[in-house]
Amino acid sequence: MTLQNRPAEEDTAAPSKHELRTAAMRERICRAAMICLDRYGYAETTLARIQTEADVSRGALMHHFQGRHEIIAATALMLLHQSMKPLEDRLAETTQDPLRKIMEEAWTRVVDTPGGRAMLEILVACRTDTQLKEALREPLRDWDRASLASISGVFSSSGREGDDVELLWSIWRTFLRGLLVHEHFVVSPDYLKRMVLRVIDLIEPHMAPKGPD
Amino acid sequence: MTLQNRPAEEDTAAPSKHELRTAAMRERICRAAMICLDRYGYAETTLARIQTEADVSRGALMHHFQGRHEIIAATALMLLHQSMKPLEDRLAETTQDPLRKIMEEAWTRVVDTPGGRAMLEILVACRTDTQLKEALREPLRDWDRASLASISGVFSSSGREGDDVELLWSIWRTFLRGLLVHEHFVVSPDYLKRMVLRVIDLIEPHMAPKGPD
DNA sequence: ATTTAGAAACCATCTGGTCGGTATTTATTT
DNA sequence: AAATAAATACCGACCAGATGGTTTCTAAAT
Repeated sequence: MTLQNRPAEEDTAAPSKHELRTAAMRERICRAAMICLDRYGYAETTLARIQTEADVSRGALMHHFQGRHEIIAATALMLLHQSMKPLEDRLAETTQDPLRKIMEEAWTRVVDTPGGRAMLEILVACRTDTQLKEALREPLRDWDRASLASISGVFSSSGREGDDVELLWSIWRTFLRGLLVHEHFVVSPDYLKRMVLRVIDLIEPHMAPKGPD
Repeated sequence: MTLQNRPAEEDTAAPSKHELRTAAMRERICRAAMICLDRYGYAETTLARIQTEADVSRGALMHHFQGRHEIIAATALMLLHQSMKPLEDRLAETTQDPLRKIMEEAWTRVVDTPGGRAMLEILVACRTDTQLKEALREPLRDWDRASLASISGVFSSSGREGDDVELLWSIWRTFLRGLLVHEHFVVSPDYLKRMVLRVIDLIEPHMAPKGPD
């Protein structure tokens, strides 16, 4: 199910050549799928295209995955996994970045990227594909929790009670996802930038950096 | 091109039986396409399904449209046209609704509807389908203008200069579109409602109802 | 020696789209 | 007004190509 290990084994066991090849191939295929999703959209992301993009045979594709939907699901998991890094890196830095910068980078480094756009395609597909939706429900929930935990570990609500920071961050992410949809029809890149900055202006005052606990 | 009249004739000319039949059939097909887009998604909205949903023959489909992409484009135009009514109705009411209510209804009566969801599918498809994107660019720009004009006719910026009202309304729409994507993975309907209300809380204070000019 | 990885030919099904034909409405002629 | 001609609307069989998936076979790792 996961991207790496099929049988649950010890972590320390040196990975065999087979395991290394397998992991590399699976990632290669998923990366190709991501590129296709971004470039051609969900409907046109066919096995043939993934094959071409990854430069592998049909046999390799079907050997490592049971079918198209498994490739998509695995790609989603890979993207989810990858998208955690940038945020955590930012938050972990000793010289703490200001919230504005973190928010801007959520757009430029996570959402408005090939991976972010591929994820949009997958999320929209989930709307009408119960199988895919079911496969991603739990991973997405975990990802959501982890990401909100990261944020609320560093920022705290200023003014409102309880989980306002989480709420605001969910809102921010949701807005960015919508921006990805509207992006191409916004009158100009400049106006798009204004939208981003305006929302930051709306949200930022309600989140205060935590002192070192 | 438009949904109604092929040759530009006088409005008062009594529509012939042919014209009536055509208009009815085209709308029937587009409505079926909308339902399919909502229910099955863009990738699975095939001619066969549209055919079944509309309960018409393949011949009828191809007689009124040049192909699948024309049906999608026409459906988008229909949806765009329809989606203007609710907002204008709200704004035109003598007893002016409070902004909160107008905003909430933009979600419940426009975006989170079969038409709104179908529109999401189309907008996302536009991302990777240049033909479709080109066909919708201008109509969408007009729609955008009209919708922003409606809003700024009734509300004005409180505190900021210039077109802040338009900016905020664009942001609101963008957020709602993102909500449509995330909807299925938000932990609970209650939390979703909280997100909506929280954004309203963020935006509303910056828009003041205009007095009667 | 046995399992795993991968190549490539092959296939059933579905896809968008075409085509010839018929019924109905409109235009023209008588 | 009647007859006829010409469009228009619609039907459903048909098709070439693409799609997801299978199978058979070889190479490599264990």
